[in-house]
Amino acid sequence: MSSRSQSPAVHIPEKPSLSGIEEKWAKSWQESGTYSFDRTKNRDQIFSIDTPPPTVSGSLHVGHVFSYTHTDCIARYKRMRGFEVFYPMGWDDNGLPTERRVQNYFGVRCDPSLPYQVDYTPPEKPDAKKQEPISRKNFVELCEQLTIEDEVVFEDLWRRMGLSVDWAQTYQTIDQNAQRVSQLAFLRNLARGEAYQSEAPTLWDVTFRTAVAQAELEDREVPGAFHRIGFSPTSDQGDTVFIETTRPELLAACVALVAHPDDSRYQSLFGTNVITPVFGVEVPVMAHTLADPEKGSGIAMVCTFGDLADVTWWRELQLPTRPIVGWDGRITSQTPPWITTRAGKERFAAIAGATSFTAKQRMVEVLRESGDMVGEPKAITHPVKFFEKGDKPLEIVTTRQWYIANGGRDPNLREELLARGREITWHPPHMLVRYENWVGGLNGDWLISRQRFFGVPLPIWYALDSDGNPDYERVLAPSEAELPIDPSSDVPAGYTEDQRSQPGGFMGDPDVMDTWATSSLTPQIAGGWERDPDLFARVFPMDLRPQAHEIIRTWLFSSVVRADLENNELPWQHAAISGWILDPDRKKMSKSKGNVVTPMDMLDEYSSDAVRYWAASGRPGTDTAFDIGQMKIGRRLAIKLLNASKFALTLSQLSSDLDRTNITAATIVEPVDQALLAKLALTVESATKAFEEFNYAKTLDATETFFWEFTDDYVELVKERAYGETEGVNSESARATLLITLDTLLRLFAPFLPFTTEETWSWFNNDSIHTSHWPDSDTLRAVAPSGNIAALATATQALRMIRKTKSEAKLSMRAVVSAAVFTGTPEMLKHLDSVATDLKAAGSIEELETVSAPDATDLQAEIILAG
RNA sequence: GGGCGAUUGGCUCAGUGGUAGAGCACUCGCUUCACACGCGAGGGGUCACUGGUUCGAACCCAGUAUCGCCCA
Repeated sequence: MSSRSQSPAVHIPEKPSLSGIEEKWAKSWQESGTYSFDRTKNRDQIFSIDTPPPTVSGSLHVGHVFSYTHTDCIARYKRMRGFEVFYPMGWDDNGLPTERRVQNYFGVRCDPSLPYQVDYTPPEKPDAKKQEPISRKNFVELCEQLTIEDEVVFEDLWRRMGLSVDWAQTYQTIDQNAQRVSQLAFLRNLARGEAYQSEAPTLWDVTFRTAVAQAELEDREVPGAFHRIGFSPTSDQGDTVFIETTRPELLAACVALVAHPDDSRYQSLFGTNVITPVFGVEVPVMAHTLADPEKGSGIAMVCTFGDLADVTWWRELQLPTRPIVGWDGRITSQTPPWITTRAGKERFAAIAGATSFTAKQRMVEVLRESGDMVGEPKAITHPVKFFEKGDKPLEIVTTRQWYIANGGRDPNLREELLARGREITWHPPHMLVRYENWVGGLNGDWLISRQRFFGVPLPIWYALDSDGNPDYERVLAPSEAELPIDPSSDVPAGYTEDQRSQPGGFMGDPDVMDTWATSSLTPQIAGGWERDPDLFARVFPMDLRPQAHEIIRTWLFSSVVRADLENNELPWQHAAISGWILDPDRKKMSKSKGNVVTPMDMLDEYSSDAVRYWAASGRPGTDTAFDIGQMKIGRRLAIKLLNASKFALTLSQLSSDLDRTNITAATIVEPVDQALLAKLALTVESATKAFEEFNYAKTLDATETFFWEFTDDYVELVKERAYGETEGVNSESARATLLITLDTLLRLFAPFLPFTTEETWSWFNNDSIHTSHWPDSDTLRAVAPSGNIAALATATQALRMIRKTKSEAKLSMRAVVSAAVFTGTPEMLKHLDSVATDLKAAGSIEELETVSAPDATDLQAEIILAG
């Protein structure tokens, strides 16, 4: 059975227990390097995993335990299949969540205009309302300090859960290597023309004061109101034109009215001008198919910029820009030059400097007074664009930003990326549709500039002209060898520090990159791209990307984009998409609902293996209920496995020379033993097939089903025989079967219950079960070549009949059966005869008879209880 | 509004063309020498609904309803 040449001593504890095994084995694995990656292996011997780096500033939740367990089960399976598993862990500490956490935790905020303070200490009692302003460098230092603390919490949990990660292979998305990779990839994009800067309308979060990418948007239904406002004709002949708008505060930014070209109501107006109320600005009435005749009055006010439709109209109808909303979300304090009437100027003063919320209220008052608004605002709810992490509606402002091509503007690239999506093996397959919907719906390239502080700086300077203004056409890029750089402290080649911000000098790009611009490169960061070519060749492209479905549009897609542009291939072959954790009410678990359970408490209460059992029961990609009941079952299974192991191993030791190395077909002489091994072979086959498809849940189910049948039926049947005289061949057959089955079952369970299986494995092995080989059915068939599972099924059926009779008589299972007469087909009776001795012992049967009935469909029994 | 997924016993879920399954919960029993963190037995479902294909449908097709998610 086994390749080991010498059997280790067997030590079986008197009272097996789960307590303490997690600390014991986590320590042992660390010390023995059980999961350390051997980089001498070749690409085809390696299974590499692009593990999601958790956001360390976020809280630990059950979802982490759930999805990371899935990946770990696959990693452990692949390791047992002989692959060298590259399973690094990253920490996502880059970006906004960390910034916000640092602000709250330390009570500080970043003010880039401040100088660096050496030995800065944050306030002793952080006050969220009075955050202390500090320099960018101080702020970043606090970010780094806090993320290191956060990482420890995550690592503790991962180790406690038994993730088989190589803890020597960790990275941070903000560390020097990640910065270098991000900047290097960006410079290559720039050199190939895939990265470019553009002055364009940009979705803008006024709270965070940063640009937001399409992938970070979400629509939210919010209350609003249609305000019916009249526009006057330019001459006395025309009629007043009424529009209905939800954003009257943008009236001063109006550049046109637009209606559908087929709308009969407005045919005569197309090509004419009207005059805006209050501000008296002349604007054209134009036709465009995007105007919805059903919405409001069917004619819309086009502003700079109220929503994305305004941007489309502005672009396609070549309208002027009249921006009145600044980057702080407030109406500009200067009266715009296009407002020329005295009355218009006076009324603009009423909204100047106000937030858009206040400006709307004031504008409504003004319109009401002037009589330009008809009736009262009509309340509606409508979808408004928000930054997914923000809580104020996005504004659209015109800014200069950096973009990376992602197919949003180039149909050829889009097709290429769609084709890439189809090359991925998706688990489950329908997740491809999410990808295709997203890529097909892109309406622009990937905006990567972020006006934030804690992130990877854009590695770019700009030359300043003789007036000291940046010349954005003259981009100064570092050489690849200089990376990583921070343009706010590093100096471009050919310049000196004292030329910073001086006429004729240079300035650094003040922005950092979108966090996805770094996270999209995790295969390259972890794999040693352009740092360790030897490693990179062994692990890239990777085999597996496990992740959640809500970030298919961000993490998965952006990773495909980067690998396509840079490496001209997929970043990995398989994408395993995990489902959500739902609470018992079928709602998504979330912190705001207060229904989140602390993972560590859960592990303490039920044990890691029990919680892993629950997690592994959730099929790939399927939303799974948070179910304490499943954890209790997992715990019961683990304990049962300990006890069953003790039993099987103890009995096998009754034969002094019995060993896995010397069991052959000649050892397994009893048909019921052969049948069990035949069934075990089938179980191994279906378990293996399911794992090959990454369906760990099915593997677990097949294994567990066999395990319960093994303990409930087979073990009960052969107990007496296995206890029998020490050297008898029939006893030997049972003991050998118990030993082989135990050995196989433990290995089948090992990916799911790593602690319990390692514990029991250690009773009779010197090495780790996690570096042993996954069972194969050929070996099992070799020792039981004529095994017929029907023999076991018939024996089980007979045993159940005996039990049922005793149970219905409310007797102990030890109650004596004076006679049992079984009637069945010759085939059934043959099996029954072969197991008669076991059955008599297990059922305490004194007389066992069989009656042949060739036409029988079922086994029948007449059971007579003694007494 | 478009797309995807789900709907099987009280609960959580398996089951992709051939007489409805598991675990939990429930009921009734059992101190059986691996396990009372245990063991045995039992009751309980017209597989969301309506049509269709088929000798035969939980399963395939069409539609409806409800729930969830993604996108607009």
